[in-house]
Amino acid sequence: MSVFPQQAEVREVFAQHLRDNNQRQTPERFSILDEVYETDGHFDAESLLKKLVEKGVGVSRATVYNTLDLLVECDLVVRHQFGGKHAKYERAYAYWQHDHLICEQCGEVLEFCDPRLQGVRDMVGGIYDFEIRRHALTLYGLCRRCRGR
Amino acid sequence: MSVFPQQAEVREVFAQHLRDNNQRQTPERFSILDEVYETDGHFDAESLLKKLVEKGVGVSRATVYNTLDLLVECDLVVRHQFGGKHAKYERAYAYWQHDHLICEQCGEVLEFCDPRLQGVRDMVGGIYDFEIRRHALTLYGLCRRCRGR
DNA sequence: ATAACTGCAAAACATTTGCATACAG
DNA sequence: CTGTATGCAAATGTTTTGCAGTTAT
Repeated sequence: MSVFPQQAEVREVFAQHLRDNNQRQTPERFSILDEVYETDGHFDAESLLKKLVEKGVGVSRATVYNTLDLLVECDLVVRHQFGGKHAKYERAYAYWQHDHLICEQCGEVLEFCDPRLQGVRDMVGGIYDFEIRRHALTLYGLCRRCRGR
Repeated sequence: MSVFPQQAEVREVFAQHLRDNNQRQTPERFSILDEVYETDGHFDAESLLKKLVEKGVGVSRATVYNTLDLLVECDLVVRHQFGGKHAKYERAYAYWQHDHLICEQCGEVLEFCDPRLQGVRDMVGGIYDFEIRRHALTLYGLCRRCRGR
């Protein structure tokens, strides 16, 4: 019965979203939410399923994918499509908006935040008359170690 | 026998890359290169294959994927992993470095360029001691038309 | 010659779907 | 009760792979 800071808050956000869309509050969905919020950093659907199964929480792959979609809808989770073929997810509530820096050699992922991005969003949105809702910036390069060898 | 501006230049870049890596200059590879450079905007592997087959150029799916990888390696093509599950490609030689603005409702894709990105690359690369080689910025939002309804 | 490339079809992979059963509201 | 959600396994769609035959160098 593990708990994390803000568990109640996050559960309430999810519950509200489900109520708003006439969807059920099932135990599976909350188990998945909890597991996501106990996870630091990026994860993929398969490893999330694996951890749940190992803990003895009976959920199926279909339910994991379905629930991740719901969590993305209500902004409790963000989905990233870095380079590979499978999506990565990350919890998003009360977590700073950030971008990513990836080493193409060793795969290390770092996070950063640059205020100029807000300026870019505002300006580009203004020019093309778009209402910008989110963005994804990923910088690819070589870290110090990999550059060494 | 269609030709596009810079065909000779682009073919030579590819030929050089193949020579450098002891790889063969096959007619299939150059047919694919030509087709890529006759295509404006984004495309995926399957539609490229379809166009080649329709033109009577005998290439297989495997060869299309293999060749696209080679073209990405020598920077003649960039691969994008927007939202969906399949990769999009785009020719890159003598084409401005740009980023993308996508309407989440209708899927429209616009291109833009903001010089501040260079500042972000330089600063973040400096702070984390990374040699930044490329970046991908995508802004998601609602275009004027979709916002209207 | 001979190592690399091609085409084909099968395999692999993440993700989605169909359907019978279970359960939240 | 009743419509949704679940679990399972089969289906999907994209990309990769193995192999026998072909070809550039």
